[in-house]
Amino acid sequence: MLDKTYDAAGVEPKIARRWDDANAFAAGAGAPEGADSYCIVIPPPNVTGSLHMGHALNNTLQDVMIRFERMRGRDVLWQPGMDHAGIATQMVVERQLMERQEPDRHAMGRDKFIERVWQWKDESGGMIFNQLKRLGASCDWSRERFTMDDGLSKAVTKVFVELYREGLIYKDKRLVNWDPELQTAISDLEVEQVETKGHLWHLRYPLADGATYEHPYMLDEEGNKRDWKPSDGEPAGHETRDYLVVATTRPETMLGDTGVAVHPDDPRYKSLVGKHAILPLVGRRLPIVADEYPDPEAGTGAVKMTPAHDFNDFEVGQRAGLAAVNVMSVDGTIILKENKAFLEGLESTSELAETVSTLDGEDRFHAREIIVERLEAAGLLDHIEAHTHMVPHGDRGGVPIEPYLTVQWYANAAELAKPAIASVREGRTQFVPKSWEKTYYDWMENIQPWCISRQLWWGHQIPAWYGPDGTIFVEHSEAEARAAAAAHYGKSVDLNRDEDVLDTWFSSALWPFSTLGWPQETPELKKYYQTDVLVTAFDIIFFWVARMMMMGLHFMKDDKGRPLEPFHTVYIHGLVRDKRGAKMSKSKGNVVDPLELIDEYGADALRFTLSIMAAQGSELKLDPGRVAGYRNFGTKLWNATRFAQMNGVAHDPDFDPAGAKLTINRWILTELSRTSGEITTGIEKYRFNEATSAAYRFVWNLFCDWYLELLKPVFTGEDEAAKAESQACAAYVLDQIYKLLHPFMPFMTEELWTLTAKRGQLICHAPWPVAGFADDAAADEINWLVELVSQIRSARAEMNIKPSQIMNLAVVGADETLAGRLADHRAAIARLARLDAIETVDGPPAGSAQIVIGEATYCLPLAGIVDLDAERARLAKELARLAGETARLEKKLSNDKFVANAPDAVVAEEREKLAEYQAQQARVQAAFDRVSAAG
RNA sequence: GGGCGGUUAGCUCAGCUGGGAGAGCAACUGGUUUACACCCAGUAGGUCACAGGUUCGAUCCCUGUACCGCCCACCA
Repeated sequence: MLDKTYDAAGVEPKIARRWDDANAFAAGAGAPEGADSYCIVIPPPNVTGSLHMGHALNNTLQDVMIRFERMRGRDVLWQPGMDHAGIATQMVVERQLMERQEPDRHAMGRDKFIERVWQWKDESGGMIFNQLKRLGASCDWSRERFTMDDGLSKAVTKVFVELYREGLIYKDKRLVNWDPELQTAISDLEVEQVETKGHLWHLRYPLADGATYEHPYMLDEEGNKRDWKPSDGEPAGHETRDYLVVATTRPETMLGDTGVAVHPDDPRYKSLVGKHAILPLVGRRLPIVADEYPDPEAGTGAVKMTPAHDFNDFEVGQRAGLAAVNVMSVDGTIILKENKAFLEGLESTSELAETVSTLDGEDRFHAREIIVERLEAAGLLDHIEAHTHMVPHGDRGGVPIEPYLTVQWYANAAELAKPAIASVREGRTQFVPKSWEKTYYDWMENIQPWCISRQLWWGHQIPAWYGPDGTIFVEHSEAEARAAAAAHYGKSVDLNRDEDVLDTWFSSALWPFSTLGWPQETPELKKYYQTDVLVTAFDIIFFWVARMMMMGLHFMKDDKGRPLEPFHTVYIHGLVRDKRGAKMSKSKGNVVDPLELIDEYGADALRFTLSIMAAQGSELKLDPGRVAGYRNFGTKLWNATRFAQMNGVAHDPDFDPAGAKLTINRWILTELSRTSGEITTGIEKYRFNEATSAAYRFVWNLFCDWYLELLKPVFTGEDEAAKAESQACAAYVLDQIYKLLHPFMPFMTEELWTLTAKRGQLICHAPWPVAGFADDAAADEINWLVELVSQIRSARAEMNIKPSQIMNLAVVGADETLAGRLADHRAAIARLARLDAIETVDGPPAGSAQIVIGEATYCLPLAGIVDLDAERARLAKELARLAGETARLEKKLSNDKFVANAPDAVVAEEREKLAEYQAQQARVQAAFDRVSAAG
């Protein structure tokens, strides 16, 4: 006999071990020979990561599909693995070194440091896999991959070399997003815009060579001058100025100014184009250039140009031929003293000397203060405006990034994106929900070159070697590079390998084929690529999904040699938020730890909750109370099984649903079939909430609430044949329930499957239920029964009749069919509605509560039990409801336009409804009249 | 600035192809009947954000407004 409640904490590890021992999730386990393949590659968690709610959702949904397809007989592989997470991992190990007061990585040296990271990985990395196992994730754990494995590293090298040779990877000197904290370049995607309260400093740049211009102004209501804009029309007046006012949010970059730009049509500055301004504190002559970029309506219309420290200025500088003067070093400090580009062409003055001596080596933010102070002292600070704007920050380092002029490696993303865009346009890969396709296109169609080099140590070192004269040799190995160099130079030379590593996402982009063995032509690669569905949250569509599309399409081909997408479907699920809708974050302290929920309620309860909440296109607001609710659902199923066992319900291999005779059995088999159809369709269509809800409804509201209750009189009755059939049928239905619930609640269902019979296989390999049983007549009959019992219960409650009060039922207007049904289900009705005698009569007994269902009126004699006023009130309420319904339908049907325009079927349906309501109304009215007469 | 999504019961949300709206939780009333109090039976609760439009008919389609959320973006 089962325990009264299910002990998740005890059962789950036991079941996990059983799966493990049976190697139940190995690729293709349980599948028949030649079965169609089904493959999902896991979004590789960071090696540093631990399971959070997003992982729990993401992997629950994948596991639902994987277990479902495995049971459907597909040859399934859920490919697990981890990402080396370059920056994150390097940071973790560096922090550890610091905490232990060991030498830092620079003191340690590159090789030793990398060795140290591997050591860390072996000792502490990959915690998350055990946590995924606790969640029940049925990955083929024997195939675990790591992006830094030898095999995957070979794939990375091959991809790099080939793309380089095709010209799709190249080196370029341009501005990158530089993280001064981590001292590496990062890609556009790793930049986060953070709203920051700052200032707009308006600076006066004196005009060179004694030039002046007439500056227009407007007057405000109090008669104060303010800046004129072209949209103001006629200016209020002009003043002669020998300086320009420019505005900046970053005064420290002014040291690198090499020009001032104005719009060519701006009337204020037309006369100044071609002249020069003088850069304060430095003394550089700044050409005033015309360019379309400045907006005459914004600020003063004149923009200082710092091509080495601003993306826009860089472009203007290129167009206008302005020099790019870098004034910062890699850590964000100002560098002037040894800075040739800066000093070149400058007149040596005491002002410049002071600038160099006070600012050289200063941190960029401190330099800002010094510069503002000095400008103010010099009378060149026009005014300061409070200004809130978006400041780009590095998403890992957390400090403002610096646009920085360096040489980096780039991938030609625009070219690689073309086929990736076409695949989605032409439907070969589909997003679910479809609305994400627009986001994908918007990004892909405006994609910028992808900066793939990182100035880190932990990662795939770029396979490029430099000869003495700087010639680049991109090869698969150092030996090949040497050979290539020897051929190039005609002798062997010393080579230096590029120090940089690749962006972590470069290797992740290869995940769907590198994990399957590529570049080797493994059987797994052949069988499982193209994979089926990729499951992820929207936040990594750009980082990962788009790049997998690019790389997959570039390197993988189908049998006919056509590019083959890494997956045919991308399912995008929502983010998990706290119950109030806020993003979970450590700093807010609202993080719900999935492992704590698993400890408290079990993995099945958590999975069921996440699945039932996973409606397409919506975010999940997780209230731990819901998890408790679905834990209760598990207990309910557990107890239903317990009840069944008490009543001799046992698996009968010979039970054939088609041969079932009892109406209740044929009814529950009909409902079961309908439900298994709903669950199947729900999972197929990625409507996990619908699949899960259908299971919940069937198990609790049909199977437990009605079927088991209806079986109680059968089990206690005398009809042995009926009993035997029902025992076998109930066992059969329970078996199907376990299977249907298995993708959502794998642990409990495996346990129940094992406990309830000797089985030839694990439930995770058992065949998925097929819908196919339908008996509408049985369904009608039990639906009538349910309606009758519910109505009697409702009437009794409204009349305040105690449950312990057993009543009689007299049925007026019963035809032969109804009389037969009443006889057949007498015991069940009596039990569920707390009745004793049930008889058909010609007229209603005096003083009854009367319930009208269909043709018949069901009377509960009330004499001496309750007052008739309550019954009158009850019937009056019912009459009012019916009157409302009939009035609505009459109005609708008397509308000629409705009758003329609506489809015939709809009109007929509405007529039928009206007739039914009218008949019902008449019967209830008669009942009401009788009570009134009696009272 | 551009884009996407949301607004339905006290709360969290479903509602797919237009034909007078559902669930879970919470609330309230009652309860020990062959499992289950992590339970059972019952009750109440809605101007489907607002304003127009299309339609015989709109929670659903269209337009606009308000509020909320998110993503992207170079405003100095």
